[in-house]
Amino acid sequence: MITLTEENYIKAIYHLSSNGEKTVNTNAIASSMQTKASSATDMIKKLSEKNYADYKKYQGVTLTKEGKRVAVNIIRKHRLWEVFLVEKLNFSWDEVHEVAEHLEHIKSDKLIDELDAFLEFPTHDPHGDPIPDKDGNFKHIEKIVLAKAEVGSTYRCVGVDDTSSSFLKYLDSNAIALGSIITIKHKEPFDNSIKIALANSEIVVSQSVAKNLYLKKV
Amino acid sequence: MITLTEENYIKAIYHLSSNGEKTVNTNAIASSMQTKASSATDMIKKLSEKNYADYKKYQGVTLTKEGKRVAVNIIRKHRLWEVFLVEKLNFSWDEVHEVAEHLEHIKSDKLIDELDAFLEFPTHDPHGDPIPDKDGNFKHIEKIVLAKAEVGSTYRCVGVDDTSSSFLKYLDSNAIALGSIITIKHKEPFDNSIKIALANSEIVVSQSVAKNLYLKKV
DNA sequence: ATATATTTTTAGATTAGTCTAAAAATATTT
DNA sequence: AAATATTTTTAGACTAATCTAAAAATATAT
Repeated sequence: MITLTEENYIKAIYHLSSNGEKTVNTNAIASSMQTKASSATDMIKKLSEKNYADYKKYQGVTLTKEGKRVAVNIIRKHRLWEVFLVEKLNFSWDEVHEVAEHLEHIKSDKLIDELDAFLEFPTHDPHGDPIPDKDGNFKHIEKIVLAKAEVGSTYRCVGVDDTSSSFLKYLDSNAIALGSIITIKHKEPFDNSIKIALANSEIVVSQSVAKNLYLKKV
Repeated sequence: MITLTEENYIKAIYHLSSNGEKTVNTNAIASSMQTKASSATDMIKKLSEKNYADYKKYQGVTLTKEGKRVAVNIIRKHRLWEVFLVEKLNFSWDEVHEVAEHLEHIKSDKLIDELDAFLEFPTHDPHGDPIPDKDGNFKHIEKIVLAKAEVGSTYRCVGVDDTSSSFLKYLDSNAIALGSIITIKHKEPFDNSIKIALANSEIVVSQSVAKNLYLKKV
């Protein structure tokens, strides 16, 4: 039987390695799990014994095929629950994550398959991330921060890093919402501010905004 | 913070004491939690320290006001999820319990209030049990076993004890389903069999059937 | 390439929940 | 009312997941 904590470590390792297929190091796992390196080492050993991960001392970790299967299945559940919360229970895009973190661990194939059907087999969650199908297949589209976007390209706004209410209000007052389409007009090297075009306006955002807004190429 | 295990013990104590307000003894809790008396004792002490229960050594346990509030809130969540599973996700009445046992522990007031609204504020779960409102108010209607029903009275079928497929098939083939209305015609002292009237038939059921079918007075 | 800094692992302790075995309290029987 | 049986509690140990502090390995800087 797989424990809740094991599932969360597997998910963390998956997310840390999904930008590139390279091995994940102990400190990265510890900080992602908000725990200490020694605890991470212990769990890595356990995951390795249970064949969810491949691990050699001091050399970092990768997930096995089975580890990846577990991770993708949790992501599928997480994203389906997010769709449910936003579409059926009036949650906003910044409220869903915490609850979905718990719902994703409920173990019932019937539950998740029926939920999938009830939601009419959605392909993307409210943040624009793709939902894996029953067999774990899905396309991973890279999410980038506005600060790293290319001048001339067009993106869809898919999330924020800083979820403080002052930041969310700033976005509101500038008509930036989840799903907004943004074109990068100019990057100012002097202060790293960026001029962007929205549906009905052009605005300049500061570096601190640019570092907290996630985009996906369209 | 209250743990998952504490919640489950509180729920068990609540259910054991809800038939009468008397104190609950250690062995009953242990067997209900499928654990040993010594483990139950440890947890009872902990619940008592945390003011969820009143307890004096060797004298049994009762829940405090706060303990009851916790119990009723879990029951509210459990029953709302059961409605969701049956009405929206095509679960049958005998499949819901296990999944609801997990869903009931998800902690989010918004989640449960929105779920309540989404289901249009149901007053009863799929087994006919009342759903407590946000303030914990609900009427407890006694559930009895067919074997103890009174001749001449009319009941609604609300559940089974034995959930083996052979028993469920027997019920099916005799047109007894969740919600069926049953009138007790005669009790045979010789073999404890019972003659009952259904919507379109009268049948005689054996003692073993009578011990496994739950009814509520209508 | 040697010294220094960083990362990772080990060793030993801690907490929640459980267990077994034995002791203590209560209940039942004769 | 004494003897016996049952229930409950205590004592001490175990596992999973965590921690601190120190040791070992690897990486970086001079």
